[in-house]
Amino acid sequence: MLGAAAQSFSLFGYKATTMEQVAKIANVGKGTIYTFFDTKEQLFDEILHGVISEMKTIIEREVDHRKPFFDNLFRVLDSLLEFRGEHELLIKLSQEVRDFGTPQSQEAMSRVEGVILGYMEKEVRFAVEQHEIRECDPSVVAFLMLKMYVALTSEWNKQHQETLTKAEIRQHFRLFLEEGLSVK
Amino acid sequence: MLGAAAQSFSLFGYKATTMEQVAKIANVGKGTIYTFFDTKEQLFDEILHGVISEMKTIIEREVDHRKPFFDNLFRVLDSLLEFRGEHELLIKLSQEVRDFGTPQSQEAMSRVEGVILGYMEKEVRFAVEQHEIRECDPSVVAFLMLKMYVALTSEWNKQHQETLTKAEIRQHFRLFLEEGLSVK
DNA sequence: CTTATGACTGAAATTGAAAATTGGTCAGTT
DNA sequence: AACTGACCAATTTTCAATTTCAGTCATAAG
Repeated sequence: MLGAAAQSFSLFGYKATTMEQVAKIANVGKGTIYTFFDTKEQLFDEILHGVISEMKTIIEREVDHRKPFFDNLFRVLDSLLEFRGEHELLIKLSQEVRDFGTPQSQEAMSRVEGVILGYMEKEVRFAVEQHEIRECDPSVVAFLMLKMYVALTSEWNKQHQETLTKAEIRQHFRLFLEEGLSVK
Repeated sequence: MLGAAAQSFSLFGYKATTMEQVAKIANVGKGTIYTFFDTKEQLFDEILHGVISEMKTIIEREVDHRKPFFDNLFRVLDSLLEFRGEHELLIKLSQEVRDFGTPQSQEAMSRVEGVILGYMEKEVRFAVEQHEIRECDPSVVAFLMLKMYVALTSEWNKQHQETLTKAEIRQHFRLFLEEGLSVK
C-alpha cells in the first residue's frame, strides 16, 4: 500500500499519480486508501517522511566526530548527492519542480533541503565549540556551504561542458572554506 | 526612437512591448522603425548593449589597481547591485524570467551575468599574477564568488525574514574568501 | 457489526477551435 | 527618398465544452 504509492510517486511524480492508479497497484479499491490516509497530500507526506528518515540515517552513519570537520562534511555531502541521484522519487520531484512548479513537489524539495541545512548547521556549531573552525554564524555558514556545493556539483555544468571532477570540487571547496584565498 | 523603445521595454518587459507601442511613443509609423532595426530582437539588443556599456563604465570607474583586490571586488559588486536595483529594465527583465521564462529576457540576463563574470575573472587572474591571492582557476573562482554574493544578497532573504546587513554580507564574504574557516 | 468498494460528484484541469494580437512587409503617400 | 499604416501569416489568447480526479458515500462482502 505505502509501497504502491511510493512506486507511483517515483514513477510519475506528485501531480501525475492518481489515487486510482495507486489503488490499482496496491490491489485495493480507491475508498480503502482513504481509511488509512486522509488526503493524497498526507499519503505523499508519509512517503516523503520515509525518504527523509533514510537521509538522516545516512548522515548519522557517515558522521564520525573523531574525524576532522571537513572530512565529515565531504563524506556526508557526497553520500547525500549520491542518494539523491539514485532515488527515483527525488529525481522525479526535482524534474517536476523545474517543469511544472507543482507546489507540493516544491515544498517537498525544500523540506529535503531543510534537513540537510539542519544537519550542516548542527555540525558547524559543534565544530565551532570544538574550536576546530572559527567563530561564525552557523546558519549563514551552513547556507553558504550548501550553495557552494550545489554551485560546484550541478550549476557549473549547466554553463560549462567539462564537468568538474570530484577532486576539483573538493579542492575548490577546501580553498574557499578552509584556507581562504589570501596568500599566507 | 531608441529612447522610446528603452522606455517601453523597461515598463512592460520584452514580451509585452509591441512594435506598435514603441512606434506610438516615438511618434513615428511602425514601418519607420524597420528602416533602422531589422527585428524587434535587434532593437532590444541595441538597448541591452547600452545598459551593458553603462555597467562596464561603472566597473572601470570603481576598479583601482592600487587598492587591494577585495576592496575593488566589494565596491564593484555593491555598485552593480545598486545599478541593477535602480534600472527598471533589469528589474523588469528578471521578473519576466521568473514569471514567464521568456527566452529573450533569459538570454539578456545571462549576458549581463556574463559581463560581470568576465570582469571578475579578469580581476582574479590579475590578482593571482600580482601574488595578492593564491594560485587558482580564475573562472571557477569568479563563478563561486558571484554565486556566494547572490546567495548572501538575495537568496538568503527568500527563506529568512531578517535580511543581512551590508556589513554582515561583507564579513561573511571575507570570512570565506579571504581568510577561510580553519583556525589559525 | 466492521471493512472494503467503486459509482458518483463538484471542482479543477485540459482541449481545441475561434478570435485577437502582433512582428514584419510593402504599395502607396508625402 | 523617407515615411506610413493597411495588410498578412503566424503566433497567442480566450473560453466553452469536455475530461480528469480527489474525495464521498450508499451498498456489498465478510
